[in-house]
This record gives sequence, C-alpha cells and structure tokens, in this order.
Amino acid sequence: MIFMKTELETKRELSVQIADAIRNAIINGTLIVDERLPSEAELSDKFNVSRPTVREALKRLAAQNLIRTMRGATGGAFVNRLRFEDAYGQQITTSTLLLSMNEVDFETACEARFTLERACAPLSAKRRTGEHLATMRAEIHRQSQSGLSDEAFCASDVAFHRALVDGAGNPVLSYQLAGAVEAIEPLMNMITFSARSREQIVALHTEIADAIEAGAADQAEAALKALEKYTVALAHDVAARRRD
Amino acid sequence: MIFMKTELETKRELSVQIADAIRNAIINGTLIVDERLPSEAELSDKFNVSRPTVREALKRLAAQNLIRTMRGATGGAFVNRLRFEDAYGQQITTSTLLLSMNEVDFETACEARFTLERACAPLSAKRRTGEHLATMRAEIHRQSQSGLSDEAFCASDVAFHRALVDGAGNPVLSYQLAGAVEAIEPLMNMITFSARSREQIVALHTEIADAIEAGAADQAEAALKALEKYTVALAHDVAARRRD
DNA sequence: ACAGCTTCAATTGTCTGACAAATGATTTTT
DNA sequence: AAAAATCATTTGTCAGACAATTGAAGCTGT
Repeated sequence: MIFMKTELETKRELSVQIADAIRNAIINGTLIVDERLPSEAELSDKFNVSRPTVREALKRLAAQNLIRTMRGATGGAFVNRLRFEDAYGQQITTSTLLLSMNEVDFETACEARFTLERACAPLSAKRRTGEHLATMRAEIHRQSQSGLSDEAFCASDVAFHRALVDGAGNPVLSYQLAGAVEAIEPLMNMITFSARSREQIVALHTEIADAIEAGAADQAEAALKALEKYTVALAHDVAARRRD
Repeated sequence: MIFMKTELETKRELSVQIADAIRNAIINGTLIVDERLPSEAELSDKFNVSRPTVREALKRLAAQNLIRTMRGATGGAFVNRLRFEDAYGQQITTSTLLLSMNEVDFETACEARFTLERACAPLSAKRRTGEHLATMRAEIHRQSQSGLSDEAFCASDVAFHRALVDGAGNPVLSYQLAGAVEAIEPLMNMITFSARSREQIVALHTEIADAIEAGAADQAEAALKALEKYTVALAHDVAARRRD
C-alpha cells in the first residue's frame, strides 16, 4: 500500500499534513489517475488519526479537484484526472479574486490580458478553423443588436475573445488565457457601453475577425492594440465621470 | 449577520453547499478581506448542520486560500487577502498536473510558454530594473558553471525566465506566466543537457539579457524564438535516443 | 440459461457529544 | 505598575453512532 503507517510532524494541523502527503503522492505519480485511495477507515488507521480528520484532508483535496468521491460499496475517493475545463473554473475564480482584492487597476489588468491575447493572434491566424471564425462572427452579430444589456454585451465580448484564443489550437494557451480574459469581466461590467462605443468595439472586432480569417497576423495584432487603447480610454471616461 | 438561517438544496453534499455560499459571499463582496466569519458553532446553527459538516466546508475554502483560521479566544476563520505569491503556488501545482495528466506533448507546452514569454519581452525591455538584469546575469553565470546538476540547471533556467517576465512590471502578467514557465520544468528535467547544449543555451540567454538591457524588443523576441526552437530540438533528440 | 427482484455489505455523509490545545482577555498577586 | 495566574472562547481532534447510497451477490420464476 502507498502510505506507510508513518508518524507525522508536530505543529501543523493533521488534516493539512495528510492532504499534503496524498497530494505529493499524486503529483509525483505514486498515485495514478483513477486509482482508488484507501477507504476513510483505512486511512485513519494508516495515519493514526480519526475519521473526521481524514475527511477534512480529503475535502481539501476535493476542493482542488485532485480527487472525487463516491458513495456505495464500490465507492471511495479516486484520483481525478484534472481536465482543462475543470481548471478553467479555478483559474477564473482565483484570477477574479486576485484582481478585486489587490486593487489591481484596470489598466494593468487590461495590459496583461491584451498582451497575452496578442501573442495568440499569430497562431490563431494560422490555425483557426471555420468554427472559430463562425463563433467570432456570431458574437459580433449579437453585439451589434440593440437592446442588449451591458452584462450580455460583456459576456459576448468574452466569448468572442475566447474563440480567438481557442483558434490558436493550443489547449495550454487556452487554459492560461481563460483567467486573463474572464477575470477582467467584472471590471468591464462597471463600464456602461453607449451605442457609440459599442459600434466602435464591433468595428474593431470585425477588423480582428477579418484579419484572422485572412491569416494576417500583423493586422490582427494592430486591431487588438487599438482595442486595448479604446477600452482603457472608456474606463478612464467612466472614472472621470464618477469623480464629477 | 451575513448568512440567514436558510434551508439548503437537497442532493449535493451539505459541506459543498455551505462552502459555495461562503465563497460567493466572498466573491461578491458581502464578506470583505480580514472580516471574521461566525464561529463554527454559530455557522452550524445558521445552516442547521453539525459542526463537522461546517468544518469540512471551511477546510474546502482554506484549501483554496480563501480563508485562514486561528485558534483561541479571538480566533476564528478570517477572509484571506489572496496574494499573488500565494496564487503562484496553486497555479503551478494545477498547471503541472494538467500537463502530466493530459499527456500534453512537450512541443505544445513549449509553444504556449514561449508564446506568452515573448509577449512579455517588449514590456520587459522597456521597464526592467537593474535588479531584474542583475538576476538574469547571475543566473546566466550560474548556468555556465560546470558541475551543475541538470535539476539545478533547470531551476536556474526558471529563475532566469521569471526575472525576464517580472521585468515587465505587471504583477498580473507575472502571475499568469508563473504557471506557464514553472509547469514545464518537470518536462524539461527529462532532458539531459550536454556541455555543448548548455553552452548554446547560455549563449541565447546572454543574447536575451543583452537585448533586454539595450531595450531592443525585437532582438529579445528573436532570441526567445531561437531558444524555443533549440529547446524543442533537444527534446526531440532525447525522444529519438530513447527509441533506439 | 436468463432476466428481474431482493438482500447484503462496503463506503461515504452526517450527527452528537466530548475533550485537548491555543490564545487573548481578565483578574489576582506581588 | 508589572507580573503571574485564571478564564472564556474558539479551533483541533477523537470516538461512536446511524443514514444514505450503490454495486455485487444471491435468489426466483420462467
């Protein structure tokens, strides 16, 4: 069995130590994907702690998506295959909180997001499929409809940019960018988009989609740069109006 | 008080529902940084569950760095200010597991990493401080010493590239890149670096540092591109030799 | 032999009640 | 006034119990 009857350190909480031990076993490959961990009763034996303590440790791991648990005779805790989609959620929550709690100003967040996104543009121009293009066009169309709430407009904006990033065909990039693109949405939601500014954004989105379709990386990067500049300017306007 | 005596849904586990409720309160600002949550006893009352169940919920949140707990008369659970440094660790663990569990090939991971890193180069060329440069030079020096283990060489490589990224002076970028740069290290560790290839890498690092120092963004990007190409080639050699 | 039903055993989910350990506040003592 | 002892509160840990779930095993009727 994986875990010897080992005595743990003192000082730190037992559930933390146990969670660490299991996490390390997962990371270094001692426990492999879909492998079943010992039952809670067995683990309490192995680590010489009570079942509630073991459970707290397992809940810590579950919160990180490292294990899943199921009840029943064949149930138990299993090492989870961490999927990109699952990781998106964590990434977005963490990034959102980081921005809101550390009072990152809009400009900094915007710079990070567009810097990373521009980096994806050349790959996307080369590799995007028809589906990516279709999504981008569809979102542009949605954005140009009147009567769209600011939230819906922002959500569509996110969808547009994710299609652009996904077009690069690199899941690692998509994962990394998920945080950057989505975390900024709450900040964007503070902006009120006038008909005039929506029009401008739609025009830039169209320019981007055209460039991606044509395989014109430079053009896409330039349009993204213009979009960043315009977005920051909009945010400044809002801030200025707030001060009045 | 924040949480009304609310009845929860059925089906999903209670500790998950409670954790979600508190997490949402943190995200939407109902609970602010450093605010103290009700004691475990109070929470069990509020949610009509037992204390172990409340504790499992709190441990889930603690695993995500959303709260910290302290014992004693004035202790309790407090909303944690999520710091960038704390988030680095999570990001790296998650990214590492994503790569190893999803069998992302080296080339894809490498492409993502260098694509993002190249995006940081222009900003770093503009804003890097003397300290960033000094770190880069020091790591280059370390890398050129003989008798360095492959692991130490890789670790120094990571430190070099982090200094480059940090030079951009955008904490959001640094955070995002931490995962990309560090997660690839385990994959890099499978490469055996010959004296010849170390020499080559050191030369490219020097080229990068020179370009950053001179504010020459294009040159830095070109050198990074060359480094990516060389790294991928090295990995291919290793794979080819393995097949023999 | 096979399909459907019942029973069973293992496992997680939840509860109760208790005690230990830590720790700031309070009181007492010097 | 300073130091020491005490206290109250809160988290950490434990033991034991029962409920709920669920696949497996066994049984039954055809």
